[in-house]
Amino acid sequence: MLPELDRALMPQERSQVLEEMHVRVYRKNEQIYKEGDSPTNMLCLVSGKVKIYKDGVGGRSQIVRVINAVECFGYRAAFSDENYVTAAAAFEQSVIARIPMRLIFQLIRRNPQLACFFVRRLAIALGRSDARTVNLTQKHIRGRLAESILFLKESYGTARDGCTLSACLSREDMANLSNMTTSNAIRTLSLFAQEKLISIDGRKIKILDEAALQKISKMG
Amino acid sequence: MLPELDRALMPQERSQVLEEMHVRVYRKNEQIYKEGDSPTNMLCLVSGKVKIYKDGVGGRSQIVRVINAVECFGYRAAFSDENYVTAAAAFEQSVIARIPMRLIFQLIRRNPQLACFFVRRLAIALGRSDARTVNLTQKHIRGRLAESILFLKESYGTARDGCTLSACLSREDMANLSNMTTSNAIRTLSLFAQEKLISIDGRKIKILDEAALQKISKMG
DNA sequence: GCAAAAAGATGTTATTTAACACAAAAAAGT
DNA sequence: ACTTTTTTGTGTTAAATAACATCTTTTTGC
Repeated sequence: MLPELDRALMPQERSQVLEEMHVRVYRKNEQIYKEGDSPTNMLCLVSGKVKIYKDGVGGRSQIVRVINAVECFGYRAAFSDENYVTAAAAFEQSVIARIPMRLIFQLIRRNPQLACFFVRRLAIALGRSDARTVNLTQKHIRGRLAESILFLKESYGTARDGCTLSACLSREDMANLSNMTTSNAIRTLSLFAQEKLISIDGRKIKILDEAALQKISKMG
Repeated sequence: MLPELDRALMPQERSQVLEEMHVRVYRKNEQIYKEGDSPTNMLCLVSGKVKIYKDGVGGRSQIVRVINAVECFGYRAAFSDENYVTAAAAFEQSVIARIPMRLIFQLIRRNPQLACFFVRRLAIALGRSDARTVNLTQKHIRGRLAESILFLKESYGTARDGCTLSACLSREDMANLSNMTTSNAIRTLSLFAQEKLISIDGRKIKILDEAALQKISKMG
């Protein structure tokens, strides 16, 4: 059920986790936690898609990370002994398991493999976050949007055709992922479609010329 | 010598670390590692000040993190099994110890406390990185620069007077910390000085009105 | 101590992007 | 089915910031 985490657990630990775990379905757009909440549970996305975001200046929101099944999230704040500094919400209907952080702390103290699991996850997330900081600050609108499209392909994959993104975000979410206004996300997506880099059917985005998108993303 | 790390080590482990540790002095502005290097050693800043940065589009560089003594760094990439995606350089003359990651990996497998040390450090860094992403993307120039000044105070502290920053960065570094051009960093610092928020003496920055800076930083 | 190089300062222009306004289309609720 | 609300699309204007040019000051290397 949680393959990656599972591998780090002893059979007895696993049953402890299963015993204390609670599963719940979240509706599309439903908030999972918000800034300031106390991180008493670690979350594990069993199915669906989730965004981690931060509300910034003037109601503008920035998506800092996206979660794909099956992946754990919502544990960072607990490990640094803070309340959440981000919020999480479901892009689409999602099934989420909650495991008390209390239990995680207890297990981690005895099981270095489990600790290493978190070290690795955090190290990967930090590397991505740093890369993201630079991409969002230094690239121009077209570069940022191109990157977001490629990012969604990498994070959530595509339909069987290999080029239609599995993730169907609103224009607003596309904007919040790419650090731009909704108007500019709409406009630039239209431009990309005009230039035959992508095709758009409502929220469905199909990548037509990945090489060109990559070039735009790289150049800024 | 490395108090935070030390606490997590058994006496025997400590002597192992000391045995395999090498210390070296870096000159001001000297590069410690660069993007693409293999992270074979963890680094520990014994004294001095270090910046972690990323080279972005068109030669522009972004400082993503700063290191103060005594603090470990340069281990993230090793934990996520990548080469460095950032570079590190000394703001000023710095004494740095290197400890083979091979040894760290070995110790961590047996010592959950050491693993927890890294979990905590990474969790803190990730939270800051996410916050930084939003601050750098959503705030205006004045907000970003005000924040950087406060960030330097928090990271490196002040002289005995309580308001002159210990860190003396070039205008270019101030710009790279604040995501703006050098010209704009210079200009905005002058404006802040004119407004009596700070006073400037070469690279020495003295905070005169912290409350106002905080307000500017918050408002964007 | 002097030449060369680097860093700092300041004004001007051009570009990028946000903000705003409004219309059309789609989705949701009743 | 019909109203209301939300989302999407497009054009216009205003604001923020980068780019550039030039000059001064400071630092560095010899």
